[in-house]
Amino acid sequence: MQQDNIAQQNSTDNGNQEYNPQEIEIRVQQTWTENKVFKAVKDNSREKFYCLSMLPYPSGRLHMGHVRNYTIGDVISRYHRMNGKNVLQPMGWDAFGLPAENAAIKNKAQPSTWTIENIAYMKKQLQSLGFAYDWEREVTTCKPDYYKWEQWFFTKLIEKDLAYKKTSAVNWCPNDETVLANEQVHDGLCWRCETPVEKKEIDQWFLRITNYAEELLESIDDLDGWPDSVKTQQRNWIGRSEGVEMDFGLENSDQVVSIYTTRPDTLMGVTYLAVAAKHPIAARAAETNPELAKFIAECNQSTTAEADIATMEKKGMSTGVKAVHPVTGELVDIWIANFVLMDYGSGAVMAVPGHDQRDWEFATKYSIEIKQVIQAESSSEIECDLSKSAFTEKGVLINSGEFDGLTSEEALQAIAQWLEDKNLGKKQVNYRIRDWGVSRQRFWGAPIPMIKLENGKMVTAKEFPVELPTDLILDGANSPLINNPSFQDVEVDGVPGKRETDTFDTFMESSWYYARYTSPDCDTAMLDSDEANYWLPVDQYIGGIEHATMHLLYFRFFHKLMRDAGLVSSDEPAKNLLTQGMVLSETFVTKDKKGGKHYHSIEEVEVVKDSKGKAISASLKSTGEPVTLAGMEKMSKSKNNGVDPQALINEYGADTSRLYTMFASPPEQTLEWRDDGVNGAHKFLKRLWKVYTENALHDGQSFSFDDLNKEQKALYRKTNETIEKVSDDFGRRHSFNTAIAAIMELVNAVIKYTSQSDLDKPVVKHALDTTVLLLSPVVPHICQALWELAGKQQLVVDADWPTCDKKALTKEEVLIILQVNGKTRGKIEVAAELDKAAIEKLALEDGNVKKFTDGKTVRKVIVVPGRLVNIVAN
RNA sequence: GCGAGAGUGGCGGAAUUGGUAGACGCGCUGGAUUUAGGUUCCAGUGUCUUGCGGCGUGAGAGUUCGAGUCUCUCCUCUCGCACCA
Repeated sequence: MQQDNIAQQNSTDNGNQEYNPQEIEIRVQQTWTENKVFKAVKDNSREKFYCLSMLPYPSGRLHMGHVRNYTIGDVISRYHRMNGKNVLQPMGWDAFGLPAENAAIKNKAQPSTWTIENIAYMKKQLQSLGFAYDWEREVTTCKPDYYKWEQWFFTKLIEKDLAYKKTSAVNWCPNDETVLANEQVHDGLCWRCETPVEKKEIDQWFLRITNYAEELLESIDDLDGWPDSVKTQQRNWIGRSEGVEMDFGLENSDQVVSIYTTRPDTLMGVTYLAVAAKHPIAARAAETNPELAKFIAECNQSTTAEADIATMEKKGMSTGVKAVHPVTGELVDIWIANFVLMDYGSGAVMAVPGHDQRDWEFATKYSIEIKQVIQAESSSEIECDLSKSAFTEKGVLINSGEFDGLTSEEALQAIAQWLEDKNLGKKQVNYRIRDWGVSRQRFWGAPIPMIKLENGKMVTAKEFPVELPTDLILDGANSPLINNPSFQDVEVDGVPGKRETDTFDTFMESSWYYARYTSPDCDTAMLDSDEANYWLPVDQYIGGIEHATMHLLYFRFFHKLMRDAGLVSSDEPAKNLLTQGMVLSETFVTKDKKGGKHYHSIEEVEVVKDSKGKAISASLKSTGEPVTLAGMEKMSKSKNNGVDPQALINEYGADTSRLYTMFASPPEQTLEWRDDGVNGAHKFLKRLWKVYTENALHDGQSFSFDDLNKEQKALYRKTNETIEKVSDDFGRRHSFNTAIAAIMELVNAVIKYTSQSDLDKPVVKHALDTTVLLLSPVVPHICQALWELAGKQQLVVDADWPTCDKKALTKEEVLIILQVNGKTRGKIEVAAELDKAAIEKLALEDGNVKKFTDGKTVRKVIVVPGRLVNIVAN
C-alpha cells in the first residue's frame, strides 16, 4: 500500500511561496486600514464587547510588557469579534508625568515635544504589531480637549465638597528647595544633590475617596470577573476596622489627646501614649526642651514612603508630658515615636506593650512598663511569656478591674459602652485608606483649576481648559508656572487673583480615560451619555498586576463619582479584569567610587554562560569592567533592562513576536524574558505555512462523519477537540499558552497523518482551515495571507469562529489506569459504556496487577469510571 | 514591617473538579537529507539502577484508597505600600 507522509509531499505546484512575514504583514495591515475594519460603531441591535488595555505612558519605545499586555487584549478582542460581538478596542496615551520633565531638563526642551515625538514613534510600533484598534478614538491625556473635562469635573467635585484643601507631608530637598517624588529619593537622599530629604507639610488638594470607602468595599463582592488576589488587596487597602475613638486627658490641663483603637479590650494595659513628631503636644513640649526639638528634627529626616517608615529603626523620646488614663486615672507618659504619622488618624496612638508586638519592642527598648491584661482562654493553650514577646491573641481579661473575666469579644463591647456612657469615647468605624492627594508640585500635568483671589477667597475656574503653556522651558527643579504672571494672573468678576500652580496627579487622567474612549470627540460634555452607556462597563480590562490597588481603586472611585454626577449609569467600570504578570529580565549593575548604582542594558554587556546556557559572569563591552548580575527584575527604564521588541519585530515579524509572547507563559504569571524560544515560534509558523499551502489550497468538498475510516475519524475528532479546547482557553480561561499548545498538537497530527484515500483531502483541509481560524486571533497576518491563498474572499477577522461537532467527540473506548496501592501498574482500553463491576473485574485480571497483588489480600477497590481503578492490597 | 502572589526536568511551562506528573515548546544527544542562507526530517531526552524496579513537583509534617493540587509550619523569590506610571 502506498503511504505518503503529507509533510514530505513537497508538491511544488502549490507550495512554492515561502513564508515572508515582512511582506505579508504590511500588506494585511494596509487592507485593515483601507477598509476601516476596526472602526467601532454603536449599534443597539448588537451585543457589544468593550476590550480595554491599560494605556501606555509614552516613554519612548514599546517594551515587552506593552507587547504582552496588548497582545492579550488583541487576542480576546478578535476572539469575541469572530463570535459575533460588536467589539470596541481603543488605545491612547497617558501623556503627562515625571519622565517628560526629566528629559526636558536634560535636553533643554519642552516636555510636550518629547512626549509628542514619543507618541508618534510608539504609535507606529503598535501599528506594526497589527493590533485591532479603532485609532479614530485615540485619546492623548496631555491635550487640552482631554484634560479640560477633568478640570471641569474637579470643579464639580469642589462644589459637592468632594474635593478640598489641607496640609500634608511631602519629601522636601532643602538644598534644591523643591518637592521630590518618592522615586527621586535614594536612601533618604535627594537624587540630584544627595542632600538628606526632609518631610515638609504643604497645602494640597484632596479627593474624598474615604466618603466612598464603604461602597468601594461592599461592591468588591459584585466583581465576579476580577481575580481574588486583587479583590483581597483592595479590601486590605481600604482596611475597614471597628473600634473606639477616645480621649486621654492631659495632666494639669483641660486639653486632650484623641486616639483610635481596635482593641479597647486591652485598654487597662496602656502604659504610654505615642504621638507623631508633628503632633501639637510634641511641638509644645519641644519649646522648653532642646533635646526633644533635636529629636523632632531628626524624625523629619525621613521620606513619606510607608515602606521606609515601617522598616526603619523604631525610635522615641519621652515628652515628659503625662496623660490621664480614662478608666484608672493613672498617669502614663506621652512619647514621641518616629513611626507614628500625623497623616494617619489623629497622629497619636495608645500603646499596650503586653498585647501589641510593636509596642512591646518599643517598651522593651526604652524600659517602659509591660502590663498583662489578657490571658489565654483555656489553660491548654500556649502560655504567654511577656519577657519574650507580646501576647497578641484574644482571650480573657485580667488586671482590668470590673472587666476581669470577660472574654476579649465581650470586653470590646463592654469597654466601648462604658466609655460611651461616661462620654469619654465612642464606637467608630475607621478605614486605613486615606483621602487621595491629587496635587503635584510639577509642571508637566493638568493645571488644577483653582484661583486664589486677592481678597483671600479660593474660587474655581469658570472657563476650560485652564491651558498649560507649551512654550516654557524647564531650567531647574521647580515648575516654570511658579511666579509666571502670564499663566497665574487672572481676574474673576473684577477681583484680581492668582492661579494654582500645582498640577494634577497623573492618576487623575488614567482614572476616566476608558469612559472618554466612548465619545472622544464630544466637545459639549465630558461624555456623550448615549455612547458611554452603550459601551460601558468595560467587558474586559487588561493591565499589570502592579496596579492592583492604587490605579484600580481610583478607576472604580472615579466611575462612582461620574455615576453620581449623572454621566454614566453603571456602578462599576469593568466587569472582568485580567492582571498580567510582570515581564522581568536580567539586570546588570556596576557601582561607581561613591557606591552609586549604574544600570546597563544587555546590549552594553558581554555575558559569559556555562555549558548549560546559564549566565555565570558579565563585563562591560566598552571597558571590560566587571558587571554584577543583579537577577530578574521588572523591566523598567530606571533599571535599563528593557528588551526592545522592535528588534524582534524587525527580525521575525509581528506574528512571531505575538505568538512567542502568548506561548511563553500564562498571562497572569511573571514572564522571565529569554531570547531562546522565539525561533521556535517562528519555526512553527513556517511549518504551518508549508503544511497549509501544500494541503489546503484546494476546494475542500464536504464529507459525512459516518463515511470516515478510523484514522479520518481520529483526525476529525482531534480537530473538534481542539476547537472545544481553544474556545474554552480563549473565552473562559484566558489560557493562551495551552490553547497554542493544543493547536500545535493538531498541526503535528496533520503532519504525521498518513494519506490513504480520497476522503483524506477534505478531512485534512478541514483540520488546517480550522487551525487558521483558531490561530487568527494570535497571529492574524499569516492567517489572513493563507486564507487569501485558499481563495477566500471574506477577511479572516470577519469569519465565524468554528463550532465543535459534538458527534465527533464521542469515543467508543476509554483508557483506564490501573493502580495498586496508588501506584500505576497498567492501562486498559475498555468500552466507554462498561459499568463499575465489569471494569473492576477486568482490572483484577490484568497481568501486571496480578503480579503486584500476588500473595496479598485485596482490601478495597476504588473504581472511577472513565479514569482509573485503584486496588488497595496488603 | 504590612498586604498579595509564585516555587514542577538543563530552561519556559502542562496537569481545568483530589485520579497516568512532565502535554506543548526551547535546549541537548544520535542519525538521515541537503551540502551555505533562523535548513528540513527521524529517534531519544526527569532521575537512580540501565533488566525488574526504586525515587521524584522549594523543605518538613498532616488529611486521603490516592496530593503538584487540600490543611499547618518554615524557606526563597516577585509585586504593592499612597509623589514612577
